Amino acid sequence: MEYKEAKQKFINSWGTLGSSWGLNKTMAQIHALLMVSPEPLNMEDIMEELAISRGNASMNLKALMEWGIVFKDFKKGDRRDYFYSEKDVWKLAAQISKERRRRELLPVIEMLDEIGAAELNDDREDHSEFRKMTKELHRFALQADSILTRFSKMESKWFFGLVGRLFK
Amino acid sequence: MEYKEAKQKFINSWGTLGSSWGLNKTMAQIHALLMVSPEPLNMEDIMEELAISRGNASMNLKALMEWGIVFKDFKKGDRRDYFYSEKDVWKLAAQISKERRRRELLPVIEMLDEIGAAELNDDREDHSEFRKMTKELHRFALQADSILTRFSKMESKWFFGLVGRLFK
DNA sequence: ATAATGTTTCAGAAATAATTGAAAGTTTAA
DNA sequence: TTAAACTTTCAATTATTTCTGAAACATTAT
Repeated sequence: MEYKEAKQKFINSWGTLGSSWGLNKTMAQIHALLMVSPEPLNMEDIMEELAISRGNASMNLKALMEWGIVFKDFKKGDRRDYFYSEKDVWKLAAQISKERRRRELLPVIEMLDEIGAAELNDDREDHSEFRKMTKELHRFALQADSILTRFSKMESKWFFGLVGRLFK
Repeated sequence: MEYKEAKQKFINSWGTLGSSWGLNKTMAQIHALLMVSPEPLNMEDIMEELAISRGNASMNLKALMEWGIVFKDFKKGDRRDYFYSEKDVWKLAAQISKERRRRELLPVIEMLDEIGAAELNDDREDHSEFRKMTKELHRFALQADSILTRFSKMESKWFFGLVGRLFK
């Protein structure tokens, strides 16, 4: 397998996989490209390499920056923005957890809070089942929240080292 | 907030959230409905409660069973299938991890294996950067795989009890 | 100030994904 | 065996998401 082929494969697979991680295809492809690029790239480079439009590139770079996993920088004597990715895999994972917690977990917790505040007549079987399930989910969500929060704040190598050892 | 209102809210939110978890909206709604239902439901019940078509209900129930989080059962004197959900939140989480590992993580590992087998000329800066990143991702993916595998096999309450204590 | 260069926005087009509904397929009881 | 009850499939439709490209906007060097 040639370098170009391998790189293409990597970018495509990462793009496909991205959807499981809350990113869209282009977003994940840009990210893949930046991860394996030794130098920051400008928007022109990215558009060309991935054969995408300016608008698409711009929107997705913005989104990646909002996720906190891509940053921009400048080169002296060059007006263009140069983009680069977080390359520390553990930091990447921590940052992604942090964002997903905010976007996905917090809304569930909020919803379960509201539902928990509702007053139901627990004599009815369906009411008490509902109450029971939503309470358990609430507890679970809070537990997950606590773990994710600590993970995203922590020195991530330590975390995985520790968990790794526990599970050996 | 009334029971019906709360239930509706729960089902809708779960449906919206489902997309972050690899399920589609209807799949997640059916799952939500079954989770809070004290008795197993037949397809007719589900179609009516969620106002969806027979085909949709059938396809998504099938998918939920493939995920291993919904099961079917029979009642004597009734030819219809009755569906019910896994209600132990920890088991649910373990089962979902297991499936996502299979569907999402294993393909990445396979891809990185293939790429790792490629012979590149490491003198070129871009080649060595590529090699370095993909190697790190590979290590990371294997580590995650190991953790998920153990988690999905294990007595999940123990796992979260442990991790919970670690993070206190 | 202005021309060159760079970036963002957004309405419409294209691509994907989800849903319906009717037909085909199964199973069961009598 | 057959007809009633139930389930699944799948082509066509509908809905949702993503992408393009051109126009608007912004910045910098001269």
